[in-house]
Amino acid sequence: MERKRADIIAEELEGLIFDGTFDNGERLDEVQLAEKFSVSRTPIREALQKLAQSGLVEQIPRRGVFVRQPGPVELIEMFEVMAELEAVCARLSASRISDEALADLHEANQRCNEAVDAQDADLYYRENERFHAILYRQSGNRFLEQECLRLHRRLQPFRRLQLRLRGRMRQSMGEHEAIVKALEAGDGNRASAEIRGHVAVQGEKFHHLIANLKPAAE
Amino acid sequence: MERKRADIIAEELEGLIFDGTFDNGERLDEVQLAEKFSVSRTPIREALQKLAQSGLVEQIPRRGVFVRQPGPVELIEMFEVMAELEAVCARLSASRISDEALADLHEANQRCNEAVDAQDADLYYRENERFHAILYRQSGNRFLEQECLRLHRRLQPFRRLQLRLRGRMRQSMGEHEAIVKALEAGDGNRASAEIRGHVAVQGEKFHHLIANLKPAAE
DNA sequence: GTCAATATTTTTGTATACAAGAAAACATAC
DNA sequence: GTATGTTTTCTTGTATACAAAAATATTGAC
Repeated sequence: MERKRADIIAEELEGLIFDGTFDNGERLDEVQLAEKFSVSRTPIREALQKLAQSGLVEQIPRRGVFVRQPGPVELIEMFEVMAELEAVCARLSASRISDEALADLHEANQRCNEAVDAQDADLYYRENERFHAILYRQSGNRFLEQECLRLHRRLQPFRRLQLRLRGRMRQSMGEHEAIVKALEAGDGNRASAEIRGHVAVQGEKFHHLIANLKPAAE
Repeated sequence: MERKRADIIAEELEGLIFDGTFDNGERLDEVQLAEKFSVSRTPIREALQKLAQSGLVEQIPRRGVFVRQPGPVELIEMFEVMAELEAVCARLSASRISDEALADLHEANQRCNEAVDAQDADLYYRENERFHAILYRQSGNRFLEQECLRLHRRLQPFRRLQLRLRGRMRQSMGEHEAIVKALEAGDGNRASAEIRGHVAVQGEKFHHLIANLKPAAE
């Protein structure tokens, strides 16, 4: 499955927006980017449209595209929606989840623990993602799964930032355990509540993080 | 806010896919479409990419784009997610909803009733949409609101089809009433449950509809 | 010097031209 | 007749060229 340049560029640009290379509100110049990537404007435009669709940039007709970093309010909102979607996953999972999936969840958690011990943020991050992905899949609703993955992906950089907080990884682990326990007990409502808290707290933490750390804001 | 041709074409194509002009799995030929719309391939490609992003067509690299009508299973799944999202809206609304918004909901319902009496499906449809839009807005979460509107829009043609069922409009009205009552009582859980049923039933009805009626599709 | 109107430049949107990969057609071997 | 390998055609992806709109600069009036 060969991908086209435009797709690769879209990913690259996504990364550049996430890591803050492009400031909020900054205009992305097509010809500049074309030079930068040594391609013509065509694949650049394709990539930009893709980013516009996923909400990372705003495209104003005949004016250009501008990076659009979500503000604190929107971030909280997004985490809230993420929390609710995952809560739905948990509730749906509770009755249908397989023993195998439960074992996978345990395993992911196990590796998360090891990552915390080893201070390996990358590993933690990967296994945490796996944990959540399993949950999405176990909802039994493929469409829901897709939507969850989409939003999860979008929140990725912010979650990552937030994980740097002292002790957050350890705390997060405990929450995971509680979720799995509830699922094992087949208690959808409890699992749902646990995960809602688990995700929503991330938004709040992030909020505090930037509130304290960011005197200069837009 | 002048729009570009590509956006207009995207909308047109969307309509053509919805109304079944293009069969499922059919390949959309760029040059054919370019001729049909009397433009070059460039805006056509833009439009197709947009459709691909919203899931109406599947784009296979170097092969082309193919219309991708959701099957019965996926439709049910989508309605289930819609139901859950709206349930979240209702729950969040319950505590924060304004009297004004409640009045608007009543008004929309009133007009829905009139539409049912007048057998005016279009009017019913419009007011029904307004009812749901108010709910989304009253969640107080703009991101959630956007996501709801997006999915609502995507399900639009199927909902419409389903409304043709005998007595469904009338029944739907009653469900709306129950939702508003729960909101007035500030009972988020009840409102949530009511609307979850209200939306989810649409998916099921649709399922039955096509299951019984499907030998000849339109 | 400020403001407004016009001219210039820049930038987006669209058309066309070209390149490369995939599908189809054809030919040859068995 | 079928299967395989080659050639041709067709289609997508990218580059370039052009058109139109917006931004910027320039000129002139006051």
